[in-house]
Amino acid sequence: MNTPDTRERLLDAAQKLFVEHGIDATSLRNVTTDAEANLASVNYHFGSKDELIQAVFARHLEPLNKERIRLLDELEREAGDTPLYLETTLEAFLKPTFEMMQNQKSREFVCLLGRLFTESSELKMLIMHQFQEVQKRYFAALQRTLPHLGIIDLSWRVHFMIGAMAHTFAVPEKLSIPSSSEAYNLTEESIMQHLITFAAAGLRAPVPSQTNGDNQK
Amino acid sequence: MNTPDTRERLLDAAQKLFVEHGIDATSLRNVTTDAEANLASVNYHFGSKDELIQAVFARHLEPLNKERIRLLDELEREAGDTPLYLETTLEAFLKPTFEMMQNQKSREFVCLLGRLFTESSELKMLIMHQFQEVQKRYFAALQRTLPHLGIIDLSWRVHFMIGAMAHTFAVPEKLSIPSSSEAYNLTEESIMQHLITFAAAGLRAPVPSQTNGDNQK
DNA sequence: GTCTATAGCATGATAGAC
DNA sequence: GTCTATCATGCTATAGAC
Repeated sequence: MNTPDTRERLLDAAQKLFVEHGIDATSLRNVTTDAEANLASVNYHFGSKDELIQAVFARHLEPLNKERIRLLDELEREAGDTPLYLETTLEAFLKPTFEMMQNQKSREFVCLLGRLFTESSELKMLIMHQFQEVQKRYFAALQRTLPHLGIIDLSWRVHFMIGAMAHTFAVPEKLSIPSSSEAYNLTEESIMQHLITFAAAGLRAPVPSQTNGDNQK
Repeated sequence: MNTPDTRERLLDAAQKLFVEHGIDATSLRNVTTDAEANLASVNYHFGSKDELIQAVFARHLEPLNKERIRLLDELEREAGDTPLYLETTLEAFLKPTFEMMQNQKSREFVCLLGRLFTESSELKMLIMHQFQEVQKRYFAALQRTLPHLGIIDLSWRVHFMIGAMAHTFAVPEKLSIPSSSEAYNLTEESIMQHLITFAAAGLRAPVPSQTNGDNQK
């Protein structure tokens, strides 16, 4: 059927408008108009704008993170006691999101997710705790794969990788490209491979001999 | 004197509140209250909220990009015809921003800048064209340093590096750190070195043998 | 569950005295 | 340049008919 539940239509409209204009700049009027629903429907179905926002995230975030955990479980079961191959770990982490980008609607969500990091801290905090397990598990896996890296080095490198990933999700246009109109439409799979190559090299980089005396306070 | 121009106080207040709560969520009332100025003063000094926003960016962005160009000019003059060393180029690009982070007020600006990428497209477009020259110059320098990389590979890798940088600027708390309270307060200089190590390795990574047939449409 | 109507408030902007 | 007062608009949320 081409007209899903009002509830679903509201979520779709909200997600689309959040990506287009930002969360704050999107009013309930915009949402209900776009969803061809009544102004009061948001409050009926979700209670408030805040709860609508959370519902938009909750809808896709839980399955996404479950899948990331599932893939890591599988890899670790296969590998037994040996540490995972770096690229394999990164692929398990990234693949679920890049697969979401195949579908238009969940692609919007990935974009929204990429922007979450720079949202107002109240919202960010609320959503971020859903990443706790994923973060803990993957960080531990990376520690086993890169045992020579101290926790500070690894933390920063993971931070940088998250940044590269979030930016790739959040910014669809490639600003860094000088000439404008060429065939830059790589497949998602190929973009993911580029990102894995970049991040794996960054994570594996040798630690510079002397990292200033400001670690270990 | 400890009370600068109203104009300056408005810019300071706006910048601070933009970082704290986001641009959209900050009202002119918030700004004028924080600046201990009159509600009408924003419209007197800037004409509108939009122009205030642009002024906040313009104040620091122009000197920042001028400095990036100046450093690159200097390096290229010294190097003559030989391509620059990768780490040196990255440092010239990053140093001006990391130096801004030493001072509290311009640190706020750097944070705002990191978030610019994920702002609503109208504002982004408006500010982004100020980066054109910096982008063009540094991209060309990187091409000379990494001649073996095709333009597509280099573009993506630069994209990832920009993401890592923006995330580092925009997200002060390090989310990726598992244990919470340790001495993670590295100096700006040291953080920059971590980022340079990561990005340089990512940029230098060997190109995987076969990058799927989807380039060259 | 859906709709209209509206309360209650905050917003950006401006007019006009000083 | 600074202030007060105010306008018109848009917002979230709710009450109550259907």
